[in-house]
Amino acid sequence: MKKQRQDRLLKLLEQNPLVTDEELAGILKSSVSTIRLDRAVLAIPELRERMRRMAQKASSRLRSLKEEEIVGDLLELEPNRWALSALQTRKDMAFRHTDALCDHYVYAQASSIAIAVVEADFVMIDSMRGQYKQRPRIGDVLLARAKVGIHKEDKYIVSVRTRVGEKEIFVGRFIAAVIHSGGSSE
Amino acid sequence: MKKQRQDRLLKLLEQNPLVTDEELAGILKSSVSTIRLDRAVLAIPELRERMRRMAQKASSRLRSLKEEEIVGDLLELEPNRWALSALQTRKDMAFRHTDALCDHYVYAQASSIAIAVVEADFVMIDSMRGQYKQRPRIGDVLLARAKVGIHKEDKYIVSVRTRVGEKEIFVGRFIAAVIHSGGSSE
DNA sequence: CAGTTATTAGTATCAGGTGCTAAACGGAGG
DNA sequence: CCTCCGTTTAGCACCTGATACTAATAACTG
Repeated sequence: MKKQRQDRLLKLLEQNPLVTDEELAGILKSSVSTIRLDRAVLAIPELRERMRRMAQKASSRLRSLKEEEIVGDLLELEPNRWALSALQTRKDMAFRHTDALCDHYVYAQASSIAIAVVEADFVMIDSMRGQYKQRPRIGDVLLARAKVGIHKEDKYIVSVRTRVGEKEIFVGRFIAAVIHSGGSSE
Repeated sequence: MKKQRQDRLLKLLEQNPLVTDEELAGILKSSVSTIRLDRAVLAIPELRERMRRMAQKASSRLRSLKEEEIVGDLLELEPNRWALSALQTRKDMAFRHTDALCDHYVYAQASSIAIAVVEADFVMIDSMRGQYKQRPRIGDVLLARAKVGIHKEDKYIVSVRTRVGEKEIFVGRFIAAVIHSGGSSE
């Protein structure tokens, strides 16, 4: 049947966009013409166009994947006082194949903002404790707010609360340490 | 001069690998033939090959980011008792441009193994506390060992210790909850 | 059975190349 | 001056993974 084939086509290309029409024809046991026709109907661009787009995305976005998307966008920051960050969750952050978010993304956002809120070049987390309240769903935008509490010498206590709308997701407390680069590292 | 042109060629392609020979010829004010010759000498692959590589890197990295590389490989597992996982750290896991590992990778591995060690389909972290001991370096292989402690009903206490060789990196304690899929999710 | 839709084959064409050959340029040495 | 040699360029045949189009065939539907 036509629809089944087109569904399979979509799934195949989602899994691996770098397949030629010929290969697809082989997998779906139909002719190259049919594949092309299906692609035209489904508005799927040709292999080269798909490659081009991925490559472009890669060059522009892979760089930012490091310290933006995983970690959230810093919305507001008042150093050594408080900060606010937003994390748009995506389907690839899901726990297995559910629509529940992996807890380590919540943690990553929280820990990152805890580090960001402390005004120093090199800050690392010493220890933490936290509690997950309600489970965020894929697609939710996580808003994390960090507040700096008391600090002694180079240790700062930072509280982080993460919400989705009115829903409380995570509450945690981090001890962030300022590392003075006297010794190693660049 | 020949060398200057080839240097410029390399720089141009580093900045933007998605340029055709024709465009390069225009920029460098020489013929397409010359560009091809230079590329051959410098062992620079053609546009399509460059695109293909970037796209592959993008897709392989995006896919593996999910539940393999971030989270480590499960080496041994005795359900509801203990488990061992290894995480090979890469330069893109670094904190800014240093050779220190971001703490959330350590956390992700620890939390993942804590979830994996509990024998149930759907397990999530309820709360955690932990302490980072020494800082791992990029390239280190993190070995995380999880031990299941006491459990009441659906809550399991899981201790995780992460090491690099003899060096202790992280010690933590997670409370993992088994979620009975009565209600939502697949 | 005809009529319609779905599938396939086949041809010409395109972009962005490779690989090869041949020609033109351009400066140094005899 | 010409000759030699490295450099640059032009031209052509060919490749892949497509597009666009036509025509033929297969498969159902009433």
